[in-house]
Amino acid sequence: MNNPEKVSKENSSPTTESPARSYRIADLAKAYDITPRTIRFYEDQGMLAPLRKGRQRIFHERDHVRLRLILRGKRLGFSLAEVREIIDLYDVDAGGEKQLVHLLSKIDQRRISLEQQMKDIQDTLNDLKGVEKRVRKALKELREK
Amino acid sequence: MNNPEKVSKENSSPTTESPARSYRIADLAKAYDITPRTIRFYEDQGMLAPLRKGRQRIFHERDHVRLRLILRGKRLGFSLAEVREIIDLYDVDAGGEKQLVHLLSKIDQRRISLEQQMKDIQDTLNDLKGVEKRVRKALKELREK
DNA sequence: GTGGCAGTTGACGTAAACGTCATCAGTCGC
DNA sequence: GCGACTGATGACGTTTACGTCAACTGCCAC
Repeated sequence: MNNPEKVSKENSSPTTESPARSYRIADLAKAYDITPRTIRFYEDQGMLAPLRKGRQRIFHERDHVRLRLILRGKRLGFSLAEVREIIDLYDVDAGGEKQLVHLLSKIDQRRISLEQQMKDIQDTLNDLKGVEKRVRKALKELREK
Repeated sequence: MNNPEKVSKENSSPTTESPARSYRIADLAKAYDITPRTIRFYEDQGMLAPLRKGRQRIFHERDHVRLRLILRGKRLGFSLAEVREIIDLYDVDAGGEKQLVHLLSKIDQRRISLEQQMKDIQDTLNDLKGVEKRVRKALKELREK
């Protein structure tokens, strides 16, 4: 019985550029430096939906994509609920006209909030620049004496 | 007894451009749309240090500044611990040479993390742009039929 | 067939950032 | 002098985002 549904081992070989590679939970965990617990938690929250082989989860490329979106959202300081909202924005398919219009306004809100964040970052970077200047000056004076 | 230490009322008059205006907790709360509880909590965490008149807190301009820094940090998704770290960066005065050098590296770390966030935002904005395009296209097709 | 893993589920624990009382103190207008 | 506010101070509750067991399962090597 030559089973075509490989899950690990040979599949993790770097030479196999097979279509639809699959990954175990530990693979994802290592790849993104999070714990399996976290991944399961995200699934619980409906943010990931890996396939199953029996009870075991099998992940594919789309799970990677999702996970990267989630982690990016987290780096931006969004709650998981917000991250989910953002990810949901990507599912354009779900639409009658009313839905689509509503989606547009959601997108706009998100954009506005992101632009505010950009501004906050710029301001903070500017502040830091000023602080650094003062620090360097203090250092210089301290060394000259 | 004409008490010069006004705390509220006349002091909140828009005409008095007195030096060192003072504010009550509710003033701050309203100004930044947070609750008094939150302000007290921040004080508990050593992030604010208002003066006291008896038991009552009296806030001044520097508390405003602090609070704005805190809230900006929060908008950027930092934990209060991180916010405190950032704010502490601003206190250049506390330095022997070693401290100052260490401060510089802290500043640099912070800058790197902020730049990563910038990139994340750019990427997300780009994604949203793509999504919007698809939504508009879907809308158009839906209306033409 | 028996360790030894990797993984699963379920339950409980925890840190952060406040919210929500309950109780008490100070002050102001009348 | 007395409500009506505004504020202070605990103390406990709540939500989020996982961590940490404990008990079980499937599979693989020997």
